[in-house]
Parts: sequence; C-alpha cells; structure tokens
Amino acid sequence: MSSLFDLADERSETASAAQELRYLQNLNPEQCQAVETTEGPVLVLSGAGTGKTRVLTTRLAYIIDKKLSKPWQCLAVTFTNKAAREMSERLEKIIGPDASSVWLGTFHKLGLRILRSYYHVVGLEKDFVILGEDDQERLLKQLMQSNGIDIKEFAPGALLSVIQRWKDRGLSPAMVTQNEDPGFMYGKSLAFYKMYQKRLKELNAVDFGDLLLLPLEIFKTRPDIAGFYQKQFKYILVDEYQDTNVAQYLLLRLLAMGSGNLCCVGDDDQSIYSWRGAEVENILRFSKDFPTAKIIRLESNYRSTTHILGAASALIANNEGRLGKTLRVAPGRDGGGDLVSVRGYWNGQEEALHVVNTIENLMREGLSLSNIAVLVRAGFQTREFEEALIKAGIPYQVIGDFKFYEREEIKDAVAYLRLVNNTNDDLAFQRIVNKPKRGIGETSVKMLQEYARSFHVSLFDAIENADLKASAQRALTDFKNHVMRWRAGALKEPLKELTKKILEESGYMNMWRTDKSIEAEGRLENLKELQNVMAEEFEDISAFIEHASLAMDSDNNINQELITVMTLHASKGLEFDVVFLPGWEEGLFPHSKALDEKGRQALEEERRLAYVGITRARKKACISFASNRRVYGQWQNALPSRFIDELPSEHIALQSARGLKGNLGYFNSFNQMDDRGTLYSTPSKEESDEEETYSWGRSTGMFLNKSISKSGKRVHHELFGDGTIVRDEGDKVEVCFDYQGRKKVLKKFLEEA
DNA sequence: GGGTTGCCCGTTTTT
DNA sequence: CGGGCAACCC
Repeated sequence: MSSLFDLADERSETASAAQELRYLQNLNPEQCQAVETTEGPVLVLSGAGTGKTRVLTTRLAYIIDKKLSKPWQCLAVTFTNKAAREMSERLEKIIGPDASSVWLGTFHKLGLRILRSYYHVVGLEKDFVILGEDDQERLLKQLMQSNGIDIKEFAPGALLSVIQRWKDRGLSPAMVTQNEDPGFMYGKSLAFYKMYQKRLKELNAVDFGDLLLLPLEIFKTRPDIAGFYQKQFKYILVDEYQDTNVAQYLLLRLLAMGSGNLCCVGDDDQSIYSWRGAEVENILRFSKDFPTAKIIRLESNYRSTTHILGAASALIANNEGRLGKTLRVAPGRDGGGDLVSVRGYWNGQEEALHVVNTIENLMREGLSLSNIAVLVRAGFQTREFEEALIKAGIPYQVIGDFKFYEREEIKDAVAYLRLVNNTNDDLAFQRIVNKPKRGIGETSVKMLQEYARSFHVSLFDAIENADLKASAQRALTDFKNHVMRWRAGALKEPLKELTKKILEESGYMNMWRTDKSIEAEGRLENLKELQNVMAEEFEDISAFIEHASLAMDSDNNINQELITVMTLHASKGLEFDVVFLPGWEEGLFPHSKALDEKGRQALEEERRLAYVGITRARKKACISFASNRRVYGQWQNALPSRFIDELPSEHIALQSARGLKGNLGYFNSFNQMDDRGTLYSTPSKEESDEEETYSWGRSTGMFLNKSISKSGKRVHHELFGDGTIVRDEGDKVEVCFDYQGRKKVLKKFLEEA
C-alpha cells in the first residue's frame, strides 16, 4: 500500500517539476511573492482583477508540490460553494487528483465537518438537521407567539437577525451581556435567544450560525480536539477575508495556532456584506492580530482600462477606513479605451430604453451578449430593464432572482425527503404535513405539538396518542403510513426513483398539476430538475439532504448568450466587457435606508459597492441616473448620486446634461424642481455636450402624463423604417429609429410595427 | 379546515 | 403597485 503511494508521489514529483516552472512563470513578482511566502501569517491585499484566485490556487499547488505538507494538511476556505468549486477545479488542473484530498470548501462546510465528528460534545445526536432561514423564522415565531409577543409589532425576522448578529460575533447566549442587546423588543431578545437555542437542541437541529459557533464551543471545552485540528492543518488559506465575521475569525485564529501559517486574501475595498455580519475590521487589524504578518499588495490589474481604474480608484479614495491600495493597469497591458460615460435621463423608463438601445448597437458591433451586464442597486430596478429587453427581443437572465434551493417546491420536496430520512425532523414535518391539503389544519398541529412537548417525542410519533379529532386522526394516520412505507423503500430504491414515488404518492405533484397559475408549470419543471440532479450526484439520501441544506447556489451559467441583469452585490467576483450602472441617484444609491441607520460607515460601504460595480467592467462602464423614478407606484424625483460628483473629470464623459458648474457638482442644476414637479432650471441645448440632445427644458411634469406609457412601443415609418417610441409629445412623438437615429415625427406618419 | 379579502410594507442576501 | 400575511367568514 505504502509503496504504491510512494511510487505515485515520485511520478507526480517529476511531472510537477516541469509544471512548476510553467505555473510560476505566469505570475507577476507580487503574485509570486504571495505564492512563495508560505511560512507565517500573510495578508494578501488583492484588488479587483489582480488575479486573486490564481494566487490562491497556485499557492496551494506550490505548497503541495514542494512537499511542504501533504494535500490533506492544507485547508482552504471560501464563502461560496461556487468559489470553492472554482478553486478546486483549477487546483486539479495544476496538481491532478491530489487536489481532492485538500480540505477545500466553505466555512460552513468546514464547521459541519467538525460537527459531524464531535456533535456529542455539544449535546447533539448523530443525525442532527440543518435549518434553513424559513425554519428558523417559523421557530422563532412560534416562540414569540407562545410568549405573548405581538408579531405584528415585532417581526420574527427582526428578532432572527438580532440573534444572527450575536452568532456572527461568536457569542453564545451565555456570553451576551445586557449592554450588547440592541434594545429590540424591550430588551427581551436575549431571553428569546436562550429559548431559541433550547428549542434547537430539543429538535436536534442547528442553524447556519451554529455551524461556526458550535465548533468553537467544542474547541473550548475539549482542548484535545482543538489540538488535533491545529496539528492537522499545516497551511491555512482564506479567500475573501474582508467578508469574514467574528466567529469565522475566531475559528481561523484557533486553527492557525498550531502551524501559524495563515494566509488571508481579501480586499477591504470590496467589503459589502457588513449587514450580514461581516466585519471589515478583521482585515483592517490583521497585522495587529498577527504582529509578524507580511502584507503583500496585488495592485496590477489585468481586467480594466486606465479610465475605468482611474474612476474607481478616485471614487474609493473618498473612504477613510481603508488599508490603501492603488490599482494600475498591469505592466505590458494596453490600458487604452473609452472614458467612463455618465448620463442623465428624465425617468427610469427612458434610462432603461437607452441602455437597451446601446446594447443593440453593441450587438450590431458584434459584441456577445454574455459580455454585457446591467448592475443595479436594488432588486426592483431589474423590472424596468426586463421590460425594455423583452420589448427589444434581447435574451436576458436575472441572476439571484430565485435560487434553486430556495424555491418553494424544492424546499417542500426536500422536506419530504427530510421527513422520510428522519421522522424526528419536526420542522420538515410541519412544512409538508398539510401540503397538499389533507385536512390537517393548524389546530391539529397545535395538538400534536402540545402532546409532543409534554412527552418529549417528535410530532411524527405523537400522531398515535395525541388527543385529536377523528377526521384529523384519520388523515394523520394515513399520512404516517405513507411515510413509513417510503421509509421502507428508502434503503432499496435509488434516490431519484424514491423521490419520484414520494412526490407522486403524496399528491404533491398533482397539487401543482391542478394549479392553473402561470408558475405551476415552472415548478413542475424544477421538481423534475431536482430529480435529475439527484440521479447524477447522490446515492444516499442524507448526503443529498446535506447538500440541499448547505448549497444555496443554483449553478448560474453566465456564459450563455444572454444579457445578465443583477444586483451589484451579486456581481462581486464577476467581470464583463461592458457594464451598465443605472440608478445612481441619491436615496437609491447610496441607499437612504443604509444611510440614516448607520451614517458614515454605511456610506462607505455603499461607496465600496460603487467601486465593485465599476471594477466589473473590462472595457466600458456606463453610469447613469434618472431624475424621476416610479417607486412603489409613486413617482419620485431625485438628485444625481454624490458618487457621480466623486468621479474625476479626466476619466469620465458627461453626456446629455450640462457640464461642470462651479464646485457644486456636475449636475447641480439638472433637477431643480418645485413641489409641483416642475423644472425651473433648464439647461439649454447649447450647454449640453452631447450628440443626442434631449429637451430637458420641459415646463411641466410630463412624467405625470399617462401617454408616456406608450414609450417602448415599436413603430414603422415610411421613410425612416422601424423604431421605438421614446417619448410622447401630443401630436408628435420622438422615435429612436433602428438605423436613422432619434427623430421627432408626426404620429399620423407612423403605423404599428 | 379552508378560502377570501383587506391591510401593511417595501435594500443588499455568499451559507 | 403588488406580495405576503392575518383576520375574517363560510
């Protein structure tokens, strides 16, 4: 056995000697340094597009190649499954099958792995379940209601986030002191945190926060176990360090205490998840935590043009709390290209329409749709673009719309499997006991719960003896028999068949088949897709359940021939040739909600978000704003974002609005309105520095006119050909013709295209 | 127990 | 404007 391994080692050594040259050759000096500085704590500050993933994978390969440690003594942690998958694939390309024995995965997977080995230390049973957010909320809601809290006054979700923040900070209930209570719900949050944890234990369940907290607890109570892992991991690598929360930081610090070889890669300027518990502080104080730490900056950008980097750098320089880093075009690369364009529009529709027109031009120039993205601040903004894209017949995809495993039908199907796998899974039970309708209502479930609580059995086991109405008793017994039968089959049948059987026999499939709503069909397709996923990758039911509870990602293929529309948050880590950044208005971006809650801190995070957005672009970034926007069915007007004023004039091209005026900002007079929505400052055509002149000087609140809703309509003109209506002006309309450009024409010369 | 109506609320969301 | 949810009624 051992000789076989030795032989394999020798072979891979010779093979890798040649390879090593190859992969180190592709790195610049800073990247090389980041790869070769293997010993001790290292912080790699890697700006956008500086080859972060390459450094991480190469470093791993280097460590293994040089035999500094065995593959299974390396730990590499990421935040997303996608990042982990990517790293794993790239690593395998360099070092081959050895890649699979590296501990490579998300923080939560690492936590789970530890917990699966030592669950008993923290009082869990072997087959503990992992709760999703909806489970957590349902649980809290029940607790609140049974403790006389009016859930109209206090949202369970709000309490959940208070608890979650504590967990993010590594605080178990016993560690929370009263002055850490944010005062939510008359300071009762802590009491509920305690109850919540107690309930989790009763249910033999953990939540995502626990996947980090409980391993910490295990290490604290059992130093021997901590010692084991400390010895195990010779080299630790962390991706996206700026996004770690305190619990993750504590875990890392503890694990690294053995070898001291901790390498964190991150970019403080791209920290955009503080509201989820991430602490930029972790990266900012790295050298305080690890005084011997080496700090390596990766500043050579392989992605964008000089103007894009110049605009982004100047913008982010307005932040105070940063380590400082300047992106520059990587040596030997041509940084030439267009200025970042900044454009103002009358309203959101016009903005979307113009973006789509621009996209059509790009298509005509031969740019592939997969190289174009529209990045928005808030989800509702995608709608306008979707509508405009549909009208133009351009295929698109909205990322993060609904994640596969977050869909109702998928969660239901998984709940069925959870219950079949483990009848003690009360939360799964509650989810599907009456779905489809079986005549088991709230009151029956309440009865079950009561019985289950007093006799310390699961809801499932309570069915037999609980004091139920005859009809409910019958329905539940029937349900129970079904589950028992599925359980019997669970061991023999392949997962796919089993699932199919369960979903059919439970009536779940029929529930959607008889549903005549538009989504029903899609839901059935998703269920089919779920079965396909299972057939390929999982043989065992619990393996699948584990995957389903940890994997929230849906394998988005951005590489298809589609325009991508998504939020700025979702765009982190991606890149596109052309990026549209609409909606840069005060109130929307920076978002007012962020601003008035947390002040400057929040403003800086919004600015980082803007920075992330601009740096997604390889060749061209198009920023825009609209003076008027429909929000919640109501028209609102807004000023251009302060971030626009922060862009250096040498890197931007102002379009369709008057130029710089004094030091009040580029667009200070763009949108001066009185309270009737009337423009009283009206830049003239002459002052506008752009080719397609808009009549900014409308004298009344045109946006209130219903007829504008005709914008986007396709029309045909005898002389000019086909085009799209841009604006309705009574007897005339402004039309953007596909080949003749923008013209005002009389309506009577138009016909529907 | 289950369907319907009316009210409230609305940023971002890696696991 | 529109989704989600709780109270309300059959």
